[in-house]
Amino acid sequence: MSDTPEQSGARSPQEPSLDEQIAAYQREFRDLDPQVEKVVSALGRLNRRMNVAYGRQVADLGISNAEWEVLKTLVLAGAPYRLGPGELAKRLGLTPAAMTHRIDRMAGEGLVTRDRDENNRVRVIVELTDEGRSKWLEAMRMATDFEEELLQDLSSEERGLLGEMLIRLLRRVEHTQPDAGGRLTDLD
Amino acid sequence: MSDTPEQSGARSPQEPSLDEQIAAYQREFRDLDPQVEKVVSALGRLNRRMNVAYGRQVADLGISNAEWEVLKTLVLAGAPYRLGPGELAKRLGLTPAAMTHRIDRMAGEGLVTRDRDENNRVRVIVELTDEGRSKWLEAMRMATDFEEELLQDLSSEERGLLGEMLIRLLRRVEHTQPDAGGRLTDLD
DNA sequence: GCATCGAACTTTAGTGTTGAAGTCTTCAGG
DNA sequence: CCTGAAGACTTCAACACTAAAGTTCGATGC
Repeated sequence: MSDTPEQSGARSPQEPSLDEQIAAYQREFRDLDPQVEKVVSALGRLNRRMNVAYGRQVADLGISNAEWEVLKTLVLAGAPYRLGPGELAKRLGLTPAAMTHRIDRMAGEGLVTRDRDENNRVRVIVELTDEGRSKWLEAMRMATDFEEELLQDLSSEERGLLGEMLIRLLRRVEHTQPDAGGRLTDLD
Repeated sequence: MSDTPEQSGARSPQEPSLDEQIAAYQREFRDLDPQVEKVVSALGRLNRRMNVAYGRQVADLGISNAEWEVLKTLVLAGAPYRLGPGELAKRLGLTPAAMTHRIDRMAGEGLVTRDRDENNRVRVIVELTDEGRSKWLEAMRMATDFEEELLQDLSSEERGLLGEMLIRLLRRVEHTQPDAGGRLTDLD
């Protein structure tokens, strides 16, 4: 159980280890299934660390995590990499208002263009620029390298099994939490 | 491959399914390992959905997800459930400035108290109130119910295996991304 | 004991987000 | 045509967070 932060001498009491945290929860909350809690806590922590890692990597390209999400969404839409602000907002889990501002910024930085649809003047078309696409490509290369490194300790069988189990959980959460158009936080 | 969102008729083009998304990435980015991408994307999506679910549940108690994080951190510290703003900020991955404001709010709502340390007037002590503790307990009950439901499709062996694999990933990410006191986003 | 340094917290300015109200375009009737 | 309604985006006000500057108390050196 290594050392408890509070008693481990001079250095600042960091975030407790997973095992410490689960032990603490069990002290405070009797009917806790440690196995369940281990999975859930590890999931949460892993995700946070990964997001921090992604953020650092794309920062080296001069873009924010938020901007990278927009680039990803446009690329996923397929050539010619166009979507309206409303559709982008829906997929990113933002309000249209926030989307307007993000597009402002990104258009200013030359990552996307924003134009009115000639056939329907009320619509706006956001399109990826070549620079935006190449930023996406660089970010994608860094992300996949990182992901490969992250999974290096797992065999191919384990990776398959892990993916399959996660998808089962995903189906379950989508089943019990129908989403209702709720704001989602980030993107994959 | 079912339908591409843009052509799927009247209903709004929702977030693509995991398989659609991975197929789209493969079209745009040749050297992508679908197995790795499946794990990573499922992780990200699962986490988002779970955070939305947690947020909805604690909202029913009249507290925000952010406030729940503070309650959890104080309880984890153990009786008498006291921490300074700086320590709280560190554990929550916030700046001290943000912590000041959160404590303002939560003290106003009666979830915590804020007092100066009598022995060291420059320090502040944030302490959980009885109301704060009972809110935490209710939230904890809802959260563990939800987590149990989430994992219901997995056998005990599978849960153990999943937890073990996630912890291996966590170790790897902590090893390659030493954190450097960086801001982490949420809490488990 | 007085001055200085450092630690712990708060305040300020700037950015990004939400929710609600507002604007502009299109479409359907009358 | 002209009006009304609906849709798509933008603007506005309020809020939460970050980074940096400011404040206050305690400790250290002389």
